[in-house]
Amino acid sequence: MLSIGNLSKKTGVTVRTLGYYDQIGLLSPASRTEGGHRLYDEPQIIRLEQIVSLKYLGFSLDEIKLIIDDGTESIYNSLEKQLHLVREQKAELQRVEQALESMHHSIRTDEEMNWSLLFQVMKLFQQDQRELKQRLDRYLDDQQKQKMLTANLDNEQRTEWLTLIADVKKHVNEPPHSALAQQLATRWMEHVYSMFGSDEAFLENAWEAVRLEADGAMFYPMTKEVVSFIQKAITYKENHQLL
Amino acid sequence: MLSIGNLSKKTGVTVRTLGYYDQIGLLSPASRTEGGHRLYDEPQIIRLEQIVSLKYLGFSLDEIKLIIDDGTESIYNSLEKQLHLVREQKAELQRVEQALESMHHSIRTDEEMNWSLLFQVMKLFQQDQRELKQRLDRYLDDQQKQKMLTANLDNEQRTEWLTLIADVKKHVNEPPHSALAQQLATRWMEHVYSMFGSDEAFLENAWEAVRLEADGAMFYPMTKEVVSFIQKAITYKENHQLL
DNA sequence: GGTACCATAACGAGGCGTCATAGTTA
DNA sequence: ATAACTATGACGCCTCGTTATGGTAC
Repeated sequence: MLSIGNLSKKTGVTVRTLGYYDQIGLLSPASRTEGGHRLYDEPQIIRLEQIVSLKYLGFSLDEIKLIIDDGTESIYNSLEKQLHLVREQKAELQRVEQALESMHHSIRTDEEMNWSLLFQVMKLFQQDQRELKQRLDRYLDDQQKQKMLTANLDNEQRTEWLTLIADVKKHVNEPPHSALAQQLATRWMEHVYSMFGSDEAFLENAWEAVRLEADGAMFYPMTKEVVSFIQKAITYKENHQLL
Repeated sequence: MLSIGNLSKKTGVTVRTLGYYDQIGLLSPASRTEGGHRLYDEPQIIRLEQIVSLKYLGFSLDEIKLIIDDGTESIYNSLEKQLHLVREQKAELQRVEQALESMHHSIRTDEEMNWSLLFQVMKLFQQDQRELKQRLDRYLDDQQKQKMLTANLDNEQRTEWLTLIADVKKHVNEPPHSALAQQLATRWMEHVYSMFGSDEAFLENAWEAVRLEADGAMFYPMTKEVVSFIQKAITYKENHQLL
């Protein structure tokens, strides 16, 4: 029989929290002393461990109450739902991270911050996840979408990529055949290969998506100027090489 | 000059929220009508876009107030801090996802749920991030830690890995030289190579860490029984092959 | 003068932290 | 009886959603 303070020490859960759990009927003591002090026993310890574990997995206290009292089936379904949720959160965080990196980078390279564009990006991302995926559906199959969304760059690579985009932005008015434009196109293609390999079908579809959606804000910080510049430069390069 | 309702439509920010922002002094209207209705103008729109963008990046309204009114330097530092934070959150979510998968998996394969162990895992993870990293520091250098923490498996691979661990658990009492134990050891090594490649130095250090820390809960769902079993089986396999 | 807008105020939610006051335990 | 613990209660946090009431714009 543990007092509330001892249970707290044993588990790391604060006394206040234990009191709260009793209050909302999530974890009641096994009994009370004459004076009204709470007393906990082994079964309560186990239940508390379950509670804290499920909380760590992201469930709310209400959900936890239902899950624990409903038994195994309920847990199974809940875990699946929660897994989906967590994966979405991860994807969201991934986008946030990229946005942060873009901002960070554009400040460092002395560009003006394009708040308005960033604003559109997050509106697009936040408002309807399904709409976004549907749009990508027009261009890519499931596997390709996965590949595109999980492009896993390390910091250095990502920085280089952002630098490249920034560099392109500075020179969008160069003619496509200029040496500078051709250099940028080369760097671009190298990066794309190093990010996605040489899966031609994928690259074609992905570029199609980028070309047609870049005027929105889906592929921030690529703007349509950037895309169109690269498109022209690469086209020129290919024709040139063929001769 | 936009009324609050029109600003709301234009930006997607609710009227209630705009009212709240005015109330806390984050975004005040340019002026008011005689009747007291709020009127917004271009500068307010820009500021609103900044606010919403920064909110998307994870800043609190208080922080946003400071950041916007403080200018570029402040933004730069804040972005860096926020980036660190987001990365930690990502790592945390990664662990949560793995824990969820383990639970999900162990229910499906009819194991009993080891709540107590999961409980220890999350206590370890939650209470002090630095302590965890410090512990890993004993075994791995920075690059190796990174590699270990970001082991990027797809779903299928991860499921197989969990299945393997579950299988090992079922047979921890087999003698290391048995055919079954040897099979498991082979599967184990194959998985390890497919996860981390054949960087011998890394593998050695990582295995050292796993061996010495598995009795804690750091590498859940690997338990010390699992690790010790695999250790013996692999040792036997290697000696055997040398003959 | 009707109808869509708007202002202001108040409650609520989640999961406790943080006092404050008074009673209990060893 | 003293020190350490405990019970209960209430406010606060953060960012709004959600009524409710009554005044404004066109």
